[in-house]
Amino acid sequence: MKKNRNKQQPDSKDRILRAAVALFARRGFAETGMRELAANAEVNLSMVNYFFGSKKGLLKEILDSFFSGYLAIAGAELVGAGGLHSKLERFIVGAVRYFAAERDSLIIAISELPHDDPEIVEHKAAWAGQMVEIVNREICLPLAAQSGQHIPPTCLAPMLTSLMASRFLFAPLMEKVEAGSSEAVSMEDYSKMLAGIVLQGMTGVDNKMFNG
Amino acid sequence: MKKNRNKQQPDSKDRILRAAVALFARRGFAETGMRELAANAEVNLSMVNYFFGSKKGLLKEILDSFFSGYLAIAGAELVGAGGLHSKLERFIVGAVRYFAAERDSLIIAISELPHDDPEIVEHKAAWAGQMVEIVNREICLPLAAQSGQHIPPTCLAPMLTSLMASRFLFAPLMEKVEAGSSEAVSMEDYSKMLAGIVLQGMTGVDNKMFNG
DNA sequence: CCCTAAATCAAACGTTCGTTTAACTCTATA
DNA sequence: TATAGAGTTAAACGAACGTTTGATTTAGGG
Repeated sequence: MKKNRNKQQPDSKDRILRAAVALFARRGFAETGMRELAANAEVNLSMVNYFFGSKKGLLKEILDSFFSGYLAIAGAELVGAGGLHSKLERFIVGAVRYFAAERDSLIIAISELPHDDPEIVEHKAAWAGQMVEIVNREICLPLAAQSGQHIPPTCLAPMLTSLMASRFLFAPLMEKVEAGSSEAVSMEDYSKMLAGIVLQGMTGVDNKMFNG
Repeated sequence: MKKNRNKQQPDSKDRILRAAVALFARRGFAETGMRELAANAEVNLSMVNYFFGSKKGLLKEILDSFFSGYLAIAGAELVGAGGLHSKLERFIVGAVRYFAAERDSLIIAISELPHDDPEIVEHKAAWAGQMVEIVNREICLPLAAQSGQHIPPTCLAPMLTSLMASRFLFAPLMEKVEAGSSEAVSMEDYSKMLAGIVLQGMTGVDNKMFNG
């Protein structure tokens, strides 16, 4: 029946998925046509509907894969024992590494975030709800208990996500502004910079001279 | 000739612009059809091409208007005398207020940011280049001189923009997660919160207990 | 060796897309 | 009042869209 899948072609479904992620990120989901996608994936036009049911089904699979990976990192780095600072720093390092590896999927996810397609929005809301829950339990509540700072998780989760994503979202544009700028800072330094800002502010904790 | 424009209709061009901003933000640019737009604006289909030349011309006008407003705020609040802290705080307050007033345009701008449409990307790059220049001169260079922190402007400008935009980008989604959450924090408190994090970190400057 | 089912293919489906055309209405000026 | 031109309209253009169909190929299990 459907035992081993190592058929003749090195998996057309994977080639479609890979081409779709690249095209949706660079040209946009709606701007990308099925024929253009099939040509880039080097498969027949019908294969996309054959494997994914529809164009939106393909998008849903891409988004689900990305969100589940993001949520897994939040669960791994934020949940459990450890101080708030170290947990947050580990989460930022892990999430930035994940965003870098899946930067095209990240771009697709952020670009499609605000749109209210009823087929897609429920998938996104389900993942976002779980993320908000983790952020609330592991960051917001401890933060309020320790510092008296009350930041709603529906505010903090978007802030952290957007902050970490900014580099990858703006990279195509910043390359036009200054060629090579998107690789000017290593991913490690970028993570450290973000963690430093989130935890200690832009001027750093040991340099809080007030110039205002 | 073209002296006073108070013709019979209360400005079809404005109605198109308004409907386009709302539709592009909620359904996406490519997903929005000209007929759907014309119907929402209550104008004839041909009027869009009559006033804006093409669908992309309409998008360019929306983006240019938004970016020029954003740049004007950066110029007004960041350029000139004053300490780094107070300038940054004023910029955040002004930009957040602008984002709130033009949240639909903000969503359109961010959603279309990573896409590489050659007609659009040069407009975006021109505005982004000016913003990077201001951020470099007014934030990055003073910051390096005072704190020794070297953050490239091509990194910091996206970070600040994404951070301030996060609330509005995620608002449609967070409303599905928790109804009313997008208005849980007032715009003033949101600005203060952002300024506090950027300047002093999440736990606040007078509460830097280390829990890691 | 046949048979079943997954995979692939070319072709066409009906629809919707952005844009254009040409005629018409209205208003302000000369 | 005649006229020029901006505003508005209905209708149609060809192209591209996502999807479906039916035939054909391929490979493994009986």
